[in-house]
Amino acid sequence: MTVMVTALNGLRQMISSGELRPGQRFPPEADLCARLDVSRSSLREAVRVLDTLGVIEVRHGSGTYVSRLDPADVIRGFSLTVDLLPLDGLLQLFEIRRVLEGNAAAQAAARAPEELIDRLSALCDEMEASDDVAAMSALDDEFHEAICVAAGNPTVTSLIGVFRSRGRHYKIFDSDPSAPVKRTSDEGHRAIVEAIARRDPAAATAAAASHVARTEFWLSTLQPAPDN
Amino acid sequence: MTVMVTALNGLRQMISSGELRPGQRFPPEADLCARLDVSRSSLREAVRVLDTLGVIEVRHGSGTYVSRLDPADVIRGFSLTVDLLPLDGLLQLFEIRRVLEGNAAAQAAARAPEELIDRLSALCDEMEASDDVAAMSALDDEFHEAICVAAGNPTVTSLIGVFRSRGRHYKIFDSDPSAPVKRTSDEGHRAIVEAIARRDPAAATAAAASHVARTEFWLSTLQPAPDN
DNA sequence: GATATCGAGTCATCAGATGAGTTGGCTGCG
DNA sequence: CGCAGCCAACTCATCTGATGACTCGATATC
Repeated sequence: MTVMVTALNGLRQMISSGELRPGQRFPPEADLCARLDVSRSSLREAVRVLDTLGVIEVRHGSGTYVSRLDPADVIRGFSLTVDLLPLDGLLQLFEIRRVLEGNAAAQAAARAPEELIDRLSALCDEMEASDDVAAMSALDDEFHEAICVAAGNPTVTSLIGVFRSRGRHYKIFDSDPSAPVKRTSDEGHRAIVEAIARRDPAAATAAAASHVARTEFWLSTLQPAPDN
Repeated sequence: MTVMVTALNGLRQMISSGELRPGQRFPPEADLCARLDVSRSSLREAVRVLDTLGVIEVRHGSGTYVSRLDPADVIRGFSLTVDLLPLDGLLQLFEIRRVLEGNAAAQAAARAPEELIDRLSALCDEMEASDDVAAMSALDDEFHEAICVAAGNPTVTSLIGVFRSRGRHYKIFDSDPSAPVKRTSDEGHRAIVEAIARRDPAAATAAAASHVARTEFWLSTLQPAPDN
């Protein structure tokens, strides 16, 4: 086991053991080095890992703190790696999205306030009227995000967000806005809204899952590499 | 933006841009430092982050390589942070488990070979006969893992595994093996197996989701801190 | 009492040195 | 020629020391 892993586990245990609660400050680097018996370089590497992942928070000039450990925040850190998955691996994530977004749509159907339904409907109008790829993509995000938020579990919203964001790097809408892809996508969104408006969770689940499945299919027909 | 983040993004872009494909080797540290215009310390911090997360692989004496970028592997890295979530945050993850394990059970009901059903049934027998907490926990893991594997999506299996592992640190079975918790758990497992054996996906989903929900409830009544 | 300044404490970053593992080629023997 | 063993170059691992930058509370000043 490398020295850095020793340091990493040491830091993690200080949190998991309850020695340091969310928001509390770690001892200074020098003290930690002595305690864990590692050099500053190794300690800092471990600290960076946990900092990058959102588990701890390093404040320059002030100290190192345990983060709030909010699940939604921690999960957001996953995108650091998920964003690097190649297309073929990405497709395996779609089963998760299908199930999770289906569930979120059902919750939204049960809980969404009337204002949200109006908002979703308005977003559909905008998407249908739009022919700018970037704008449509942004609206699409907002649409799905709103449904997740209405579902009421920020952690689930965060996880779906991570998986959705990876897909954004691929452009499934080609330049022709009249393409069947866009039309089908618009219809999918409309079906989800209608199910939610009818307060029909089962229908909302089916509509959302089906929508994700179609996206999955389009992506699977796309072999060109991503851009960034 | 810190220098380390510069390095991190530089490395990530080398992968996401397709410059380096899975399995390929990065230039030596010195070259990377020059290219990204960062010091060796900062570069190494960035490398460690990606290495710890399973995106790249550092082989002492040989070089640094892009990993296979298998989604299941990458997702396994999530446990590094998920294992640190406090109990209250952990409960938010149960909605995900409920939905995902319900789906996996449905898939298993549709696809599981006869041998697996026998195996699940045997595991139930063992669990019911066992009164050792540690052994029961291991059997429980094996039971749920087997269902996920049968469902056929390693990525989903990996994700469920990450979320399940976090729960393992809490002991919901108290020392009394005749406690209602154990009996209810045993019945839950049996119900899942029976639904899978009947090739009834909907029933399997309900049984699995209900089983997870019960675990969630038990955990929610448990406020004492974890041990490790 | 409000504000400006200062200094101790802390992290950020770099450079250099030494140690350790891997790999491929070279050598010499059979 | 084939192979085993050795060796040197290359690469990462880790530590140390130095300097810079930021934060924040204490102190001095008005």
